[in-house]
This record gives sequence, C-alpha cells and structure tokens, in this order.
Amino acid sequence: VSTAAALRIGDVARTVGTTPRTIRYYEEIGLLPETGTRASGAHRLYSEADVERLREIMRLRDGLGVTLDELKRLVEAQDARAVLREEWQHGHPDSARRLAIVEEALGHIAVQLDLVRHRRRELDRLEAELTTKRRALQARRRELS
Amino acid sequence: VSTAAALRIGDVARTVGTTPRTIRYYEEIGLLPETGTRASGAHRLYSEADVERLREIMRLRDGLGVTLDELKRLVEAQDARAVLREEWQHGHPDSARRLAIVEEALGHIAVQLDLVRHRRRELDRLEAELTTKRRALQARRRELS
DNA sequence: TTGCTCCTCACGTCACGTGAGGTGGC
DNA sequence: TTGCTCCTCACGTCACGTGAGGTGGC
Repeated sequence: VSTAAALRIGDVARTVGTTPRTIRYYEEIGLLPETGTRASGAHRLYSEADVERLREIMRLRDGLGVTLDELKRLVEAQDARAVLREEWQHGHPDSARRLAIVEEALGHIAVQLDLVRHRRRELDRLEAELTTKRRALQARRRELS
Repeated sequence: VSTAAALRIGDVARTVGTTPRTIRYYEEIGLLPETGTRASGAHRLYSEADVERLREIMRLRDGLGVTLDELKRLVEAQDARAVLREEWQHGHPDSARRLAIVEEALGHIAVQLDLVRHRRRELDRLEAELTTKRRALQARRRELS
C-alpha cells in the first residue's frame, strides 16, 4: 500500500463519471461521509477507498432505480453490518445473533437482486424489440438496393 | 376490431403503471398528443392505441436513460418516418430517397441499441456483484448453523 | 342525489445544474 | 504572479407530487 494519493473533488468526479456538484450533494444529504476534518472553505480530499465507495453508490443508484433516501438507508444497513463484523474479530458473540444478522443481510441482498433483475428483464424486452425493428429495416434496405 | 373502449386517464395510468399527473405532464410537454378535441375542463379519453404508445414511451424512457426532451425528438423522428411510409403507399417516390430514410432509421436504432446495451452491461455487473455477495453470506450461514 | 373520478391552477420536491463572488494550492 | 480548481450561497431546472377548489359522467 503506497501513500494515499489525496484526490481533489474534480479528479474524483472525472474518474467516476459525475460532477463535483453531485458529490457535494451526496455529502450534504449524508449519502457520502464528510471528508475528514476540514476548515470551512478548505478543499475536500479523497482517497481511493472513497472513490470506490462512490462508484458502488452510483452503481446501486443506477441499477436499483431507488431514491437517494432509500439508497442511504440501504448503505447505512450495510455499514452497520460491517461494523458488527469488525467487533466480532475481538470477542465471540453468541452465534445465534450472528446468524440473525447474516439472515438479515441475505434478505436485503434478495430485495436488491429482485430490483436489478426486474430492470434487467425490462431492458431485455426493449433490446429484443429494437433488434426486431432493426431486422425489419435491414430487410427493407436489401429490397431497395 | 370492436368499438374503441374509451378509457379515462385513471384507467390508462393504472394499466401502464404510472399516474394521471405524469400522463398530463407528457401531454403538456408534447411527448403525448392532446386527446382529440376537448372542451376545456372536459375529460380526456384514450384508446388502446394510446395506451400502447404510452407503454412504448415508458419503456424507452426507462431503458435509454434519456431526458424527456431527447425522447420527444426520438419519437417525433419515428413518427415522421411512419408518415413517409404512409405517403409511399400512394405513389412511388424514388428509391434513393427511400433508401436514405431507411439508413437514417437504422442509425437511430443503432444509437438506441448502444444505450440499452450499455445499461444492460452495468446491470449485469451489479447483478454479478450481488450474487457474489450472496454466495459469501450463504457460506457464512452454513458455518454458523 | 351521492360518490367517484376528472379538471385546472399552482406551489412543493427531488436530484442535481449553473452562475456569482471569493479563497487557496501547484 | 498567473491560472486553475476549489469553496459557499442561492436561484434555476427537470420530472413529476400534492393539495385547493370546482365540474362532470355512471
């Protein structure tokens, strides 16, 4: 692991394909954490981990078709589970509790998968429709030439 | 073909999965045509063809991830080509012109297919990610029980 | 007649876009 | 020092949501 290359908001926006305004907005509504301690007016600085987190959030945003508020809850739930796993590394909680948490996580994943698959089916339908149209047009083109 | 069952805006909204407000908005911005001649304050009435047109517009909206203004241009271009085809039924225009129109249509379809496939790849990526997560969680569940 | 859905403003909201005016780091 | 990117308001925009008050068809 090299020294964390501190990225500026414009760099981050460019690499993930969004705008600085969007990143600030996500910070404002609590979807992204505030970047470290920052004197008012000072530049925000990001790590590669921050970039990856933003990428993940954008994937979920586009793939699940969910509001940013719902997305926030979803990400918070994932974070909460990650915190629990960290705690479990020191000490041994009862495995019944562990199992309950894992079951809950599986439930959330199932919901997300349903959303993704639903959207995927709709896209498949549209793609099929478009290829059918294209085939018809190609046939007409052959007729005309 | 039976007598056109005149549908009200609420019926249309329910069958395609949207709201009356959205349908009125689409009419307002010119994405949907105004329903026949209508005294101010009178109810809007829709045919099955209108319903199918709305469905198509919603599919393109969700599948292409395009603004309603761009979508409007796109639909207008398709309508313009449909009108040309109608005209061609009466009379024989030069086939060079026909070929040019068909080529243009193929170009538009190609753009739309690119958009759909791009979004589909992103969804595939997210789905793969989610199934991987689920597999890991299922393994943990087996460990715990 | 009673509901129900419809109508037209018109303001509110979500997810940002877009300047306005100013400060800070290679 | 000169640009460039950054900063914080704050108003604008797109795609609708949501009442407010009223009319019209089974």
